[in-house]
Amino acid sequence: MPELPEVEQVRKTLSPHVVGQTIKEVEIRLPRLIQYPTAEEFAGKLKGKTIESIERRGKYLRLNVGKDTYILVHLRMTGALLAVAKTAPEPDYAKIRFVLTGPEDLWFTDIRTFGTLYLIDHDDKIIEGYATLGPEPVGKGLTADYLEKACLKKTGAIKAVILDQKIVAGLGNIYADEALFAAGILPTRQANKLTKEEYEKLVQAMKKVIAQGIKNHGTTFRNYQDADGHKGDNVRHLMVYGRKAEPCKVCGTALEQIKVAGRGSVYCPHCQK
DNA sequence: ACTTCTACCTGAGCGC
DNA sequence: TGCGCTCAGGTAGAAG
Repeated sequence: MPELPEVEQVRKTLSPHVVGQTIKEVEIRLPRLIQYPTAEEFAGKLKGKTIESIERRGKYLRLNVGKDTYILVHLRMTGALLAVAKTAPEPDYAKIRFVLTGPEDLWFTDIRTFGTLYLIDHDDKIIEGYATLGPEPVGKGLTADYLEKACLKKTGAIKAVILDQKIVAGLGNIYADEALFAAGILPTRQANKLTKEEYEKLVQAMKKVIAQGIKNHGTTFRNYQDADGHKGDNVRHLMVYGRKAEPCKVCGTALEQIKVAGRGSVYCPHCQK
């Protein structure tokens, strides 16, 4: 499931294949994935446009195709962007094909078809989820003071807060569980009742697990692959996610799984307080 | 204005 | 072998 490190890895691996390429045609096999404008307009307006650069913000990819014109892509759970040689067989679960001028085409594939694509032209449409993103975890915006203020009125679980993209951009279930373990904080703790020291620890932990995920080319748990079709290495560094009932790598206690904020959450009952 | 729940989907893994 | 069930989870939007 692509979270920030996986999306960043896609950005890095995709860029050399498609930046500078011009879109000759867009073939849309599942129109509902195009959230804005209509599938016809999306394909029509992109014809002849050149992909100038790719940026990432939170879990969104932004493919710039002109001044203030860009394709916004959210991979959700199983979406992928792949650069594939025109001579090679088409990828599994192919949903959208961007026919490029070069020897490869850009494919959007998706097993569960939750992915979303938009074509934004001079702010003609505000994408709420994109416009309201909080600070990047690896960056100056995320500080202990900031997190403490954001939690001031939050009486729900701390895990729900760090999963909220408006508060911090890019964490999903895997990195949220990993950050809470690294900080020694239970996912169920009431968000506004952490100590100053715990906000500090949690901020440092979020930065650490995200940076480590990026360094290891992302975490492949089930389906995630980068633009070259490669899986991420970070799964072997996971301390808790996907390790229910296995021994804690620090203290040996059996890890437990509960539901917090509607998500499966694995934690160490000994290391996390 | 907050929190929690549900819908959206398909494939993997399980018990029978 | 194959059926039916549960689970996986990011986000929008509904419900509480």
